[in-house]
Amino acid sequence: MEVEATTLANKVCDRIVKDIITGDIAQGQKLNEPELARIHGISRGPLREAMSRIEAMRLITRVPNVGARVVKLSYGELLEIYQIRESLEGLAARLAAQTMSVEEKSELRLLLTSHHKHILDTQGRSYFQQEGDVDFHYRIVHGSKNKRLIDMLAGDLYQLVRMYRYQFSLSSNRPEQALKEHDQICSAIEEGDGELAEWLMKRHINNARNNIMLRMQAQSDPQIGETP
Amino acid sequence: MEVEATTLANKVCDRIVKDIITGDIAQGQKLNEPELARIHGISRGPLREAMSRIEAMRLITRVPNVGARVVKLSYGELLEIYQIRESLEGLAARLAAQTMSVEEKSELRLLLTSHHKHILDTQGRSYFQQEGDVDFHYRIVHGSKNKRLIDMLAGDLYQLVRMYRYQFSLSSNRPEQALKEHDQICSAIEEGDGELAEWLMKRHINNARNNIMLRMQAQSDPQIGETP
DNA sequence: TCCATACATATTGTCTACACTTTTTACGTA
DNA sequence: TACGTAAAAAGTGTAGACAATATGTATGGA
Repeated sequence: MEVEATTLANKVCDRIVKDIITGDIAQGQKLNEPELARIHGISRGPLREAMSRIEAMRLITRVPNVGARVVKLSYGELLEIYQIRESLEGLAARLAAQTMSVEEKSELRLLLTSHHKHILDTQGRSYFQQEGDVDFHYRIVHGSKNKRLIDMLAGDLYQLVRMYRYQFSLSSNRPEQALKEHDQICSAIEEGDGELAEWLMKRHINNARNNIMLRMQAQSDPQIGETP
Repeated sequence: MEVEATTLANKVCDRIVKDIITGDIAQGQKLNEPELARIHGISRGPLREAMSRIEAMRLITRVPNVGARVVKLSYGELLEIYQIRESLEGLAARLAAQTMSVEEKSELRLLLTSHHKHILDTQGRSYFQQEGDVDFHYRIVHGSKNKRLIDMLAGDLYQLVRMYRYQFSLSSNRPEQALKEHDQICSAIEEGDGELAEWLMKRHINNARNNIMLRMQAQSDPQIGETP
């Protein structure tokens, strides 16, 4: 068994990203280098490399000679992200329909049946639907075979989506409906109908966005920003 | 006049990115840290921070304990990039049509007339059309007001596009046609017709892609990769 | 009381030195 | 000659110290 070679900077980068996504490091919080280095048991050199990467994925913002802060999530930015996802994942679905292998397609279908089973088991109040949703989208994105598209969607953008899900508790409250839409998309992909798959995926993400908007407006004033 | 505060890592990052884009640092070339540090007159600390960021924008790839190499451009990846641009810039055009201010729209129109003049002056063999094209797209992207979209398109992705343009000499050989398409897009934006603007932009980028494909196939075997 | 200035502290930016890994070179053996 | 092994060199990863900048605090004057 080969132990994957890596660096302290890599490991600490992953850990900090995780902490930011889960909210263990709060929005807008200042990142103190000596403190962070001490916490993770490394020196400031590799830590700063890690921070450079985290900055590049736009989870923190840095001001020269001042320091780094975790970004603040906002309602507006969430909508921006969904606009982009609609566009890019639509593309991914079209490409997936054209290029996914038979094996990949049948695995996708299997994934859906397991989701269906899970929803029945949990009577619809499926917490895991959230991760299942990620799974489904993740597979389609990879099925597109477009490396750069995969990097963009499965990389930085999904980290952000996960961050919002964690910190705004955005798990789906309509698992049956989402599953039905997934099923339609899967069928289109199985039939190699790229155009339809794209259209369905866009509508699916648009529905999800509208759903989120409604729920956020319901919370009279969403718990966003305003941490001075 | 305020001198923008910055760090050595930032400055050197920009310089190295530029060198990679122009080809002064060749595709696939190994980056030697002590040598690079000496060239730019800094120590390895800030240099490595710069490299972390350049890695994040996927202009170099790094292997732990081995080193960093400049990525290799490929025909396939160029097509991937154009697929993504078609999707995202289509979105940008739609948003721009909906949100650009009157001033922005008239500036966009002014830009086009100056391009038109320039093409007439240079009898169509417009070298600068290339940069003008970038300008036009750049403005629309910014007109979308979607910050993340702007970051994605005007940031890493355009660096890549510029790299291909430099190293494959991909300046447009159809400036009049491109200008006409720009004009159509501009009109749609002026009228606030987002759907049409999106459709036109997608076709425009698709045309550009087809044009590039033809020219690359013309070069019996494109001067791509194969630098061992 | 309020503001401005100067000092003290904390934090970031950078450099140098050292440890560890990989690659290259030299050598000996089949 | 070809191959494998071991030493040497080069290169990357990390730590700690120093320099430069920003922030906070205290003091003095209006």
